Amino acid sequence: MESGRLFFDPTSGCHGGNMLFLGNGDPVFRGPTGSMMSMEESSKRRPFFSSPEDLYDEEYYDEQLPEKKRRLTPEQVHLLEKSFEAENKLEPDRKTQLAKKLGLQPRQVAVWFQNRRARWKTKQLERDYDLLKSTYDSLSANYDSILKENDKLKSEVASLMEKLKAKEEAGVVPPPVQKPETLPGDMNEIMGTQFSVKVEDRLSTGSGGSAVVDEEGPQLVDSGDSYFQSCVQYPAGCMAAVDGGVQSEEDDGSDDGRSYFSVDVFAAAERQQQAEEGEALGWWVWP
DNA sequence: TTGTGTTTTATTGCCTCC
DNA sequence: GGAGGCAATAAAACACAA
Repeated sequence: MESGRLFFDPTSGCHGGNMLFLGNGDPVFRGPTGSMMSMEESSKRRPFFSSPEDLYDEEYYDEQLPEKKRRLTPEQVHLLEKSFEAENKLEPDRKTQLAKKLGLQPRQVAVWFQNRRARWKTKQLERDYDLLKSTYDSLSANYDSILKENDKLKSEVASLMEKLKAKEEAGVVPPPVQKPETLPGDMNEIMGTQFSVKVEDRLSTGSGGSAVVDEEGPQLVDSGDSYFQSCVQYPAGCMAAVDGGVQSEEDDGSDDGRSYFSVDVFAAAERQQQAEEGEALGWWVWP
């Protein structure tokens, strides 16, 4: 097999590949990727810089160096980029016009747009990935802080329950559940300050879906009822309050920069946490 | 200079749409 | 069935460190 010269494909505007001759003398065309095609298949192909008559011109073979893949000039690229910015798809008319303007084959313009779209898509995927990752990181950090806060609250609750139990055993507090105003002074202090502070804290910190008590939910501060009691009596209400609190934040339409995903993520996590908590402490789990 | 990684240009094959 | 788009890929051109 003899090696030949490189060809230009007028149907594609591309060049590259070699004219080869088989042992029996049959000419074949080998594309840049090494794939073979018959002369019939490549009948539409012509040399890059020459007319079809030059195909078998020995002088041509000697004089012409193998055609190299050429990069577009910065001016050509600039114009193509501008055109791509305007519209990333190429209608036949625009392709022809651009090709004329740039001194390129229409097929080259089409290929450039094709590759440009592929590059854009890759970049877009990278951007999407970055966005998702930062959103995930933010959600993850929020979730961690909520867990910590939950642990802290659980230990506070446990501590208070122990105090309450001690008082009951000492006969200071008549069991079972009492209205806050009937509690002894220190219990009023504990319940009235710590819990109201807690509620305010949670409502003001803006810690995502961590607002345990909704404004419309049962609250010690406003109603005078124990939040514990309300939860014991109306556990579903407490849960609704939780959901309401989360929902209200979602509904207000405010974008605090971390609500790319539905806050249901938080709500679900919180419900899970509460279920576990309820089991652990033996209250507010509805039979 | 050379090896290596990245970018750009181009091809191939498959798919969809008209 | 032809045109055009896309994914996968090849290969030349380029960049850059050792």
